[in-house]
Amino acid sequence: MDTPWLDRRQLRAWIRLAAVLELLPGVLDAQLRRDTGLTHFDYYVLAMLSEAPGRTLRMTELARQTNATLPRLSHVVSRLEGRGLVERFPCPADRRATNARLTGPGWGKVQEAAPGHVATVRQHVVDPLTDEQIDQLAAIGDALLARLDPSGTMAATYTRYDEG
Amino acid sequence: MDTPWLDRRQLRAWIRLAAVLELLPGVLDAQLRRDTGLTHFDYYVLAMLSEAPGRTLRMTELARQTNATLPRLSHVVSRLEGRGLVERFPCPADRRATNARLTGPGWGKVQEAAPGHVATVRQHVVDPLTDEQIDQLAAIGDALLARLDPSGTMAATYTRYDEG
DNA sequence: ACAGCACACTTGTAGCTACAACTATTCCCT
DNA sequence: AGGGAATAGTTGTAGCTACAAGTGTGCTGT
Repeated sequence: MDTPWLDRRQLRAWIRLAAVLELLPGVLDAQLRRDTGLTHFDYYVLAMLSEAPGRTLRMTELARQTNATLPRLSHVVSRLEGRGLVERFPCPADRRATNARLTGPGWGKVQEAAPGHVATVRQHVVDPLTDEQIDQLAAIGDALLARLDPSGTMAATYTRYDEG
Repeated sequence: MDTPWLDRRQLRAWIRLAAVLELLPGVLDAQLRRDTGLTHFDYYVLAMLSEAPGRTLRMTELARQTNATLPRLSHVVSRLEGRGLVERFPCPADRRATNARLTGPGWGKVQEAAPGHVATVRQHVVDPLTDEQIDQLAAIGDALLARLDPSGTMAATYTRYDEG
């Protein structure tokens, strides 16, 4: 427990990252909630389902890809189910498991929400950075996730676009 | 509303950032809560006060520096006050305003919490990155905050360590 | 001087997340 | 086989945040 304090450069980087951590989620959430009535996390759940084969995933797998705990996902899916955007049914292969499937209206909702969300991401993340910085950010993210996600839980998601 | 989708490189960077956004706050929060009973945001509030002249700041200024809305800060300070870590008193200069001051026990709490928090930040952010990446991260953060925080609300905080 | 507006908070409430049980299957090992 | 552990998921509850009002104070203009 004998860790040295951060030096000036490290502190500079950390304080900025902390500020981004504090501000960016609110911006993303606010746009989606205002324009579509979805949370950023709701959107991610629907988006992951929309890209899955059969627009269906087991809860555990969905939790992995969205990096949620299972209880959190369960609550969120319950709400989405109540709104008719997702449906749950028992997995035939493993009777412990539950599958979540995107409904027609759910698919429509994703299509409807995507452009505005992408525009927000562009505006606040992509556009302010140079091409070089985009690549630097990807590399930095990689390095951080190696610590944050050592078991590679989200790896299936964030390595999908490696080396085109 | 006619925004193009993200290309592969942009998507790569964004997905990683989104994952960091999802995972890092939880890690920081968990360590502080477990070891000190403070939220990451609680800690930031106390830390900002501890660095202020007289360990005192007006609520509005404190909200600025921690990037919180005033209602959020008000609730948090109420709880911290209930735990004896902070005290509130009316600002003599402007009777609309309220000052928040770090108490003795509050100061002790920050001192106690800081090493573990710094160790966590080191472990999950600073150590995984090269010196070069630290500087890149600072620059990227700068660029993003220009959009996220155009009024420079947090600027007082995150530019404090510019050009040593 | 005083009406109207802006500012600095506080309070109330709804909604989301984390944590801790709890149930129901499946796997493993002897 | 059959008992114990691990896995998959749900539910309940406490705590934090956002949003919307509501209160009191200062400022501005005529």
